[in-house]
Amino acid sequence: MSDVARAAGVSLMTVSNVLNGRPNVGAETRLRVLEVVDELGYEINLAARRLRSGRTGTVSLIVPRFDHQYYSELAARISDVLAPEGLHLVVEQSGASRERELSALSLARLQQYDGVLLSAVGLDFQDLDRIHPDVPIVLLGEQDVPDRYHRVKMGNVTGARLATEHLVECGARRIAVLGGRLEAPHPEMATYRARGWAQALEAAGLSPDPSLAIPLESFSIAEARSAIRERVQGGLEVDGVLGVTDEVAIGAMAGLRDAGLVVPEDVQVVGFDNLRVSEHVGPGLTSVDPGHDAMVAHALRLLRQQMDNKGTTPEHVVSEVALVVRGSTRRPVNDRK
Amino acid sequence: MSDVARAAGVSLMTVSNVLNGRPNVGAETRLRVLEVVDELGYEINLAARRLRSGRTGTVSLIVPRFDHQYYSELAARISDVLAPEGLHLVVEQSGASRERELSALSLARLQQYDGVLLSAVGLDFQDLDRIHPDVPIVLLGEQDVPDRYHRVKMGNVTGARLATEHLVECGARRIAVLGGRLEAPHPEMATYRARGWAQALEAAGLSPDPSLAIPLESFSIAEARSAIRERVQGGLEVDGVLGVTDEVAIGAMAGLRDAGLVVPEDVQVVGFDNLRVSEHVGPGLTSVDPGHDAMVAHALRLLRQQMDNKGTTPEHVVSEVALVVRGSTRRPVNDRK
DNA sequence: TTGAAAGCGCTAACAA
DNA sequence: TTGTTAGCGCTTTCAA
Repeated sequence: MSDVARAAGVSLMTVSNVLNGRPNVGAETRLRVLEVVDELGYEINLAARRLRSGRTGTVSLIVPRFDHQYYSELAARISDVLAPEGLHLVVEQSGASRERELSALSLARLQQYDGVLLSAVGLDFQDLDRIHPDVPIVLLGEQDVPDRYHRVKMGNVTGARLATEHLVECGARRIAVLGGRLEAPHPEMATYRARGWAQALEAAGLSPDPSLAIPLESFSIAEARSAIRERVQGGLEVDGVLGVTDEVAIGAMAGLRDAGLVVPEDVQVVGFDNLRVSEHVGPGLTSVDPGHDAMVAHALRLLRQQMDNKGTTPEHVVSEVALVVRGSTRRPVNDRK
Repeated sequence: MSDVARAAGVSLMTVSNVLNGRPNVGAETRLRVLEVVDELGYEINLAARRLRSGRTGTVSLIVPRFDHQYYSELAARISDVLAPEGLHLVVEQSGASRERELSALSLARLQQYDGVLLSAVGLDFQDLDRIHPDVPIVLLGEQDVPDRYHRVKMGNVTGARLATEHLVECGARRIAVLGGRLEAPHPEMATYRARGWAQALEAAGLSPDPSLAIPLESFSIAEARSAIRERVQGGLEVDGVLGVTDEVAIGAMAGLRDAGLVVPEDVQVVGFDNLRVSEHVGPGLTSVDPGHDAMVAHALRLLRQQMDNKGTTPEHVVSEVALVVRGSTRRPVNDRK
């Protein structure tokens, strides 16, 4: 920068003012500086700027895994919204293990950004309660969090209830919740969605059969596929499957096919997330749409509030869900006259 | 840091030495410092460290889109390899437009990292030739690049040839290349893969019909689906489809189904990338596996070479591809006696 | 509208 | 083994 200042015959401050688009620079001076910048191929040192000013122009999104589609679609959506505002998004992977998560979340890391969107499944209430980041932060996701955090979550119970009600209406009676978990030390996605499943069954007068709540470890397509195949081949009777995510539901469709069952004739399937691919697999996957765009808008509004003035009261926002009906479920029984 | 030093009764340097795990610190002193660090909740300022030392402990992967599955799987793979080495991966999206790409690639941005893996589709030879980053950088991808860059690419032509040969062996005669492009200003993924398609057809004595090379803009599932549906419904005769990516092939399978055709009985389909989902869609997608792990290993080796000693001669590595046969293609005709 | 001085928090180099 | 000094490249503050 001092090279530029010298070559342009101005002071460091003038160069800085030009590069930051500040108003108090003469038009002629500005041009001369820009010319020299170009000529010398000068690029600003962001580390120095950050050290001095604190600003970085960068927001971070921290997700458990890059290769879970829900997160990569989320990242793309957020990036597309931030880019026009001049903010840059970087995505980090926390690895879903508490250890890697805590390291990714060291305050040192977080402090590098103007704001952080944190979708951390491995951290529980106490972890989050212990840390006091002074970076604007919004939590995305389903775990229980201390009140002082801003947070956006899906309508998990409602969505799972909607999905299960739909299966019941379409004639399913033995409905499994693949990836669902009836009990867990901390409430999480898998328990909330299992709760919605149980609520819908009870409301329909069908008592939830615990053997139909099939827990998963990784929620991967492959795991879901073999899990449902093994249960069905082991004699489990099923005429409906609620996958706790769309990836799980896609695995379920494959596993049911493996077992010689046809979707939706023998077994109906519903997912949760409404991924972009879901429209295009098999007969089309009926899925709970979590209101992606609204969630992103909420999250960024909450983040911006904190970035602009530190004193906002924390909000907990729950997104509105909606069922998207496709070919993996049949028509409601009432419609079939 | 000076607070810590004062509270522990040592100098700044000793604190720095402890935090960096440098050897020249007495065991007792180290313990005392760590205690105070814990007590005060001190966290190092990475911006300052970066400014002073240049090191960041962070590698960046720049991809066109977060939500193209190939890239998210790539990111996860790279992150999983880097994490045990104590390096952190951040992923940035360049947006596939030249403008956003150039901004994501401003040297200022790149300089923030110890190394950069760049998968940039919008930049051409001349863009890359103009910039002279002094950060270690490895290019991933299919575009033509100046010799001075290290680069890892897929065996595009070979892979597409393998895939097309397989379709021919399995009895297909009217084979479309969906997303393929016979001519383009700069060679790119879509042209290389179309070239492999054409080579295989010619070798089999089938001359490539230009109307069977169906270009796409975004290579999205939805676009691929409607493109193939419209062609087929418009009278295009096809008994095999090579999707230039697995996402395109998944779209193709959906579009063929829309048009009333059955895979693989009426039309056989092959993809390229061997995504994790591809095993689980429809009858299972036959696909070209680009050797993901080997590519990652090559790329990180080349990056590390540059990070360790600046004077390595640039390498251009081409990964070995292999065909993974699944249900979307039939058995080779010769096997069917 | 422009410039000079100070310092952000850390680490390299050297000294004790 | 520990400490001192200087300065990374920028921006804030204040003065001209």
